[in-house]
Amino acid sequence: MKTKLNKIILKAAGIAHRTGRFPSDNFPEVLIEVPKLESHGDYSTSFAMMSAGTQKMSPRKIAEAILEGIEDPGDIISDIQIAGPGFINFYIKPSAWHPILSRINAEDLRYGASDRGQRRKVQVEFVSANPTGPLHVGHGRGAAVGDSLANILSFYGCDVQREYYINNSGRQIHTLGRSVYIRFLSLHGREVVFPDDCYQGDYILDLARQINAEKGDSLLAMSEDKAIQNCARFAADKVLAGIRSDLEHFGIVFDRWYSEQSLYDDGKVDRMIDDLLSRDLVYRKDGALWFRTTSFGDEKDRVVVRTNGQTTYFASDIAYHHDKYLRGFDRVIDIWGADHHGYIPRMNAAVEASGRNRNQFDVILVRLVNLLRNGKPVAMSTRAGEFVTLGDVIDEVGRDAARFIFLTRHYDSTLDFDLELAKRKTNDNPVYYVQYVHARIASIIRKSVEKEMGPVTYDPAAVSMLTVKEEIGLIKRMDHFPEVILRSAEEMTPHRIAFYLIDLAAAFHAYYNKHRVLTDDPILARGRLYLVAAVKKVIRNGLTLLGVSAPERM
RNA sequence: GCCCCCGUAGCUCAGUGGAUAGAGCAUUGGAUUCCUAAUCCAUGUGCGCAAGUUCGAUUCUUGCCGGGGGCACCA
Repeated sequence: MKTKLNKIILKAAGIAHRTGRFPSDNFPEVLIEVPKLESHGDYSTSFAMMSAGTQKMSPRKIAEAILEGIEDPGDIISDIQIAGPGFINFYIKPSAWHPILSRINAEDLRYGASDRGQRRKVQVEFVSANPTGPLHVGHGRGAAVGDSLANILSFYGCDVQREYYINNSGRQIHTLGRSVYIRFLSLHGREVVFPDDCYQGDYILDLARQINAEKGDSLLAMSEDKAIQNCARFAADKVLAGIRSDLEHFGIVFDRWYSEQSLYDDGKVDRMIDDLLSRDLVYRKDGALWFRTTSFGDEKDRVVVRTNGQTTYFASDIAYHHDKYLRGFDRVIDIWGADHHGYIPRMNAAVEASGRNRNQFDVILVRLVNLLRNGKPVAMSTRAGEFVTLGDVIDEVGRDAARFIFLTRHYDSTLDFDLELAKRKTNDNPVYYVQYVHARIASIIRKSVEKEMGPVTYDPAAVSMLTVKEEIGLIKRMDHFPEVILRSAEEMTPHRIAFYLIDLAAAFHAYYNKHRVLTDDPILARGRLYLVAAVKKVIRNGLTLLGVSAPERM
């Protein structure tokens, strides 16, 4: 609808210019919005006010000139008014809304999709938690955001890949091995003081028991170094398997699990360092090798190879991101916890150094999650090994509720996740509110089948009977859906969809309570059935993008 | 000290360079002989503070105040 108005306005402005009413043909972008007040029409534009500068005319005069040039071949406009400082308000005829319904019902699963992404290859990398312990709620938020964003971009027309980067090299993994090994030793009666810098959680003890059961004796016979190495590999594999299963539980499947270690094994890190050396992007100082990140805007240079000869995490990360582009992605999106924000400048530097453009790399920083129960913080300390895992949360509140809660907030603000609130099946928990729309309509459709009212198909006579304001309101909202998707994809804001769905759900529930769909008038009933069938599809499409199910019954 | 984010209703959060800033919860009172009451209808106080840019600022800029996070040859 907006597109149609857009054309009409531009054409009118063109006419005004040709007939000499406008001195300039330099027109601003036509911004059309839905006014907050119904009395301001269905759509409104500030075009006249924005043109005031270039036309050197008063906004109202401009608006009048536009009005004279308005042509409405589709016969969609019932009234146009100039209001306030120069707003042009459009009132749309009810009949103009009706074709949208057949479009929604026809496009069905694809309604809202577009080809704006131009099949661009985009990679979304998310979660990527170190395999040193189970996932917690914070990872869950990143998982929900990343997965949903991937869905949205794909719907937008991008060619999207989901990837999990496994930090399976380096000190933390060694610490994991050491932690398990020490617990293992204590199983064999060797009293060892458990160091503070080791992982304290109960799962470490479980891992020790498992490795003991599988290869206890051989492990005892090994040198400490070798044993720790064995423990590390064993534990990391197990922990990763757990992570994978938690994520699958959450409905998330990665296209690829990329191993950090493989970067070393394949020589990609070494090659990258050689390359940087040859381009004089790294230099030696104090026995270490430094990357000139300051040349790309970072506040200080960063170490890639330490004095002891070991590479830093940053080194493999440069190689990793370089590799992403080599694999053909022309855009890379990383989703990180907000505590990594200081890392962005150096990663930007790395991306630029590998010859890529700034706009080919985005980092989404997902803020902290506070886990609460009845408004009180749930005590959590990774150190002490006391924490509620993502798996626990999903088991307790359910996958749909958990996902929806993560996505009804902008990722840029901290999130209070209350376990008790999340379990409630009331309006405290909008996920059920939205899903209920889907179930209710499914039920209506079942009923219509029982009553043998015939299939839900397009019937111009029936659809033309949809004239009450709640019906037009629903269509109007659904007409808006594709635009919500565009914005959500372009701004990388999944939460827009969640809020859109809540709004559409509210409009539906209100309609449902006020008007009966399956009325005694068979024609009207058919029209309303066609309307709610469209609502059902839009709700489903939206929920699917969020990774939330759309149930037929509740 | 420096950097990033946040500050909107009693609470949890949306939103916007424009015409009277929204939703849920909480409060109070209502709605079902009929399509699922996990529903609906009614009920009011608010953009942290101060300057600047603008025809117009809650939105953009700067400063201040308050909250969170970050400033490793850790990952």
